Amino acid sequence: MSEYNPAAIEPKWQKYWIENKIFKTDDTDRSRPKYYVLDMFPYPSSSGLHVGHPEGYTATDIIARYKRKKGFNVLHPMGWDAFGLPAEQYAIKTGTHPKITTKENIKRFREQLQSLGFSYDWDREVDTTDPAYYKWTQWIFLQLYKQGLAYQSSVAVNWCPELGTVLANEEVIDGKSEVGGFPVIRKPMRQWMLRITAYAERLLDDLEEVDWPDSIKEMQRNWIGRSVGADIDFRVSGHDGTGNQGLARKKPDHEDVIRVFTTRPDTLFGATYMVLSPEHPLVDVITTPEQVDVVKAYRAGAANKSELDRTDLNKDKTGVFTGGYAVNPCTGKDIPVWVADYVLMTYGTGAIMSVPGHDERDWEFAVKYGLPVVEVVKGGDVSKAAYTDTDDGIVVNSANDEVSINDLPVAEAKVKITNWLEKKGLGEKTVNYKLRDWLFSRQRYWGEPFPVIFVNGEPKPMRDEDLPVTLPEVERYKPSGTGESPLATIEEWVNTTDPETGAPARRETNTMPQWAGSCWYYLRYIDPDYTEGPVSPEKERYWMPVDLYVGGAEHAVLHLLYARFWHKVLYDVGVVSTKEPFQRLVNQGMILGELEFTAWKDADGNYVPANALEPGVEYQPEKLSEEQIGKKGTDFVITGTGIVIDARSFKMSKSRGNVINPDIVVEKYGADSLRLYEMFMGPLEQVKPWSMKGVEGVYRFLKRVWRTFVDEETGKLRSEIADAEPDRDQLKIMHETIKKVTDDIEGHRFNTAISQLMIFNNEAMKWAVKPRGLMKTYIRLLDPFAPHIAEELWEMLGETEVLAYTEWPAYEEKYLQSDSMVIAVQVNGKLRASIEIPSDKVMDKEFVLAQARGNGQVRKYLDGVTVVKEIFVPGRIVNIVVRG
RNA sequence: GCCGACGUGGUGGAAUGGUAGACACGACAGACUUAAAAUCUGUUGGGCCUUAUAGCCCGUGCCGGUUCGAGUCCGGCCGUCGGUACCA
Repeated sequence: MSEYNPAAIEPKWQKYWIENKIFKTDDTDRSRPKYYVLDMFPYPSSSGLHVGHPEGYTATDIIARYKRKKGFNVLHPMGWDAFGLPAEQYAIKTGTHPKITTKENIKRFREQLQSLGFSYDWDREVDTTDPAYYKWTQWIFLQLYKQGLAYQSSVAVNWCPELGTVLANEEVIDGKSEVGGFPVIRKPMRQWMLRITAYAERLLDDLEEVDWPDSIKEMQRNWIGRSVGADIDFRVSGHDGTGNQGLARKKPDHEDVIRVFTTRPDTLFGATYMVLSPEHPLVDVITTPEQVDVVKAYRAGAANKSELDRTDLNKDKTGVFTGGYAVNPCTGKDIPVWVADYVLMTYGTGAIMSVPGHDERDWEFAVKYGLPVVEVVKGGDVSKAAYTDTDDGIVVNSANDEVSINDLPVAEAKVKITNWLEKKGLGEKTVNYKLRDWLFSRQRYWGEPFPVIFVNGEPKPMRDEDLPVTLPEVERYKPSGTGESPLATIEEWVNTTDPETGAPARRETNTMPQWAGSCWYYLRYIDPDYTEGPVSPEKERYWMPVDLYVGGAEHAVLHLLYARFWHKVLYDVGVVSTKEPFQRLVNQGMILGELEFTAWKDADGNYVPANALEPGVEYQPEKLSEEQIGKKGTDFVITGTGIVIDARSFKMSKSRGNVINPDIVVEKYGADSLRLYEMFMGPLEQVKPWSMKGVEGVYRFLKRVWRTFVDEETGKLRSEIADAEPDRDQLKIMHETIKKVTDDIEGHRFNTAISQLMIFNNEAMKWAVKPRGLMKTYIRLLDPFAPHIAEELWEMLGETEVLAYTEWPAYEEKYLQSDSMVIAVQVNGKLRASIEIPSDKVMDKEFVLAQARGNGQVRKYLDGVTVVKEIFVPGRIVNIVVRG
């Protein structure tokens, strides 16, 4: 071999690593520190790996290879999140069992990942669809059940007739299904729910303990949505209010009392009407006979609204008067009770007190329906808009015989009025969360069956020894049409007996959502063959928590919140020893398609500048090539015309045709080039556009590295590589490179680490004598990034031990020094000269300043002026401040 | 609307408050070649001036501030992207 030929060396080393189990984790060694570096495992889709996958996977692989060299016992596994809708939809279309499709897809994914040279311990592969795996998913569900955290509920869920299934909120986008874009309506069904709300406070508090990006923590906080306020009871007018004393506190749906939640108890005196959600049980009690028809019609309308309609109607609030009144506990006045669907039954108590003076929604509604607006916080003009400032506002018009909160700032007023309410038994301080319980069942075939049977219609959890409950073989995968899963149609599976008593029983036909398997897979990697539980306690204690978790930001909220929830439950039942599963989290940025240039044409075929497009008008896009465009100011234009065009990158998608297949890249440039390019593109966390030219750039770099070591004429190691003593300059750049690459890997700045590897090679290419020791050090630095070429060159250097476990080089400070340093000289902050100072003098302020003043360029600026001040930054810069 | 991230050459991007543009792509010029590819060498933010590869001015979305010194810190705008949305 003479030229750099990745197609030859990459398969060779991949085979070697796998056959010799080079990256198998030693699970008997407890003497070394551990490092658990985890990727978000992929859903093995039929379309194969996407260039987005290897981005995070390369980053973690670099870390894993680096940590091994640093002496850590590294756990770096991979597996498959293989339940999911696409396999089931394919089965419906073709009749192919999802198991078969899944198996094929996994095989393809595994081959693709192995062709990229990732250093996974393949003996720890997990597959969420494997009964040996989902046995423990079911077991964990039973723990939740036993903790009272799983319950059934009939809830109005997102029913999608086209998909024949119920969707979670997160699968509905703008009132349409995320998959396929079909309409979604609301339909009540029996569902399993998980009481994640019981863990809301801990999920919020423990974010303090993890090393995650602030933005992700903030997103989780917003999702949990903690708000502090008060529950307040309003007596229904015309009722005697017996329920208003003490008893009502425990019975919020007492028929005499409307309980509301508010974050603004300070505005209670300004509550001029109330609103119940259409689903609120008290609507029937309160509605007067005259209003029954109109209320009934309104509720029916609200119930039939799809999510899309609800979104559309956001701008225009609607509601009807019930005819009933309630009593404002502060003013003692009767206020009307309305029904409106801008109040949600699923948040707070499903009822609100309306303070139109100080809440925008209430203001809008009050103006529309002619309800009174009262000012109780001074600072705005409530006849024009609601005044919602809580920092500067001062409470007014808020006193009765017993209490006054007038003249207090909002925060103090809240405390005082809440205390008064508590004393009177009319209300209390409360905390509410936006977070809802987790809808945990799907009407699908391809998911984990619930380990639950129904005996005489009552749910009964199965015993541990009866797990797993496996999926039956079926003939057809079509939804039953009733909304139940296809499992409901398989009589011989559904009808069973209670293994404990032999009594006839029916199986649960719902299956678990895809999130289930991914909630705990990181534990199974630790001990994939353990049969006594999800993971053995000893190994769990050694390996947990995950030290570094890398994946896409699209999982910032849901997957990470669900997994944290399960982990805390497992912590409570003693299965795991850490409160949080993922100590450090990094989100890789999305990789976009190549930059595209688009010009726009109107109906007549004339170009319209991109900055003059009018909304609502249809334009024809025209894709332009790079030769057709120029730059004018900050805009891109069609060459010679001044017509502004759009220049941007788009998310890769099949429909746009800008998807890059990693196989093609590997075939043409090799896995090392793909890995290197994905890291060289820019910071890991950032969104970045793909560029094939960029791939060629790193490919050329690897070719140059090859030629630094290999004589292409002979195919042998270059004769310049010799057992010679390195000179001072060589040592300097070597140690600079060690320092930079080490620091940058630790800081996940892979792009600048690679840039330093390039700088070293550019230098080393010029050396007439290349000291063998330095060249070997360089290979060890290159190895985490481009392991195949590194391994090959390592072998050519005569080494027999595999590179993976060689020691990471250390730099020495003394080699970083040079004889002299260049110091910048500024006058009044402007650079005027650069002077060279011997290294042993750079700390000598007087010497350096004297040199600076004496410099010919500098002197010009010192003539005839007064030196006011001299700034001296050792080794960096001097700044002479002058006046005159 | 709210929350978050980000605005630096033709492009991707570098830059502990201390010489803006490292490294790479592209482009241009040259070498090698019958030619092309590959490879190598040089130039490459804009402008002024010059024999000069000496020097000068401008320049990190816009406006202002702090500082001897700001891409970096602070305040206010504008724009792009992501998340979220009647959450009381």
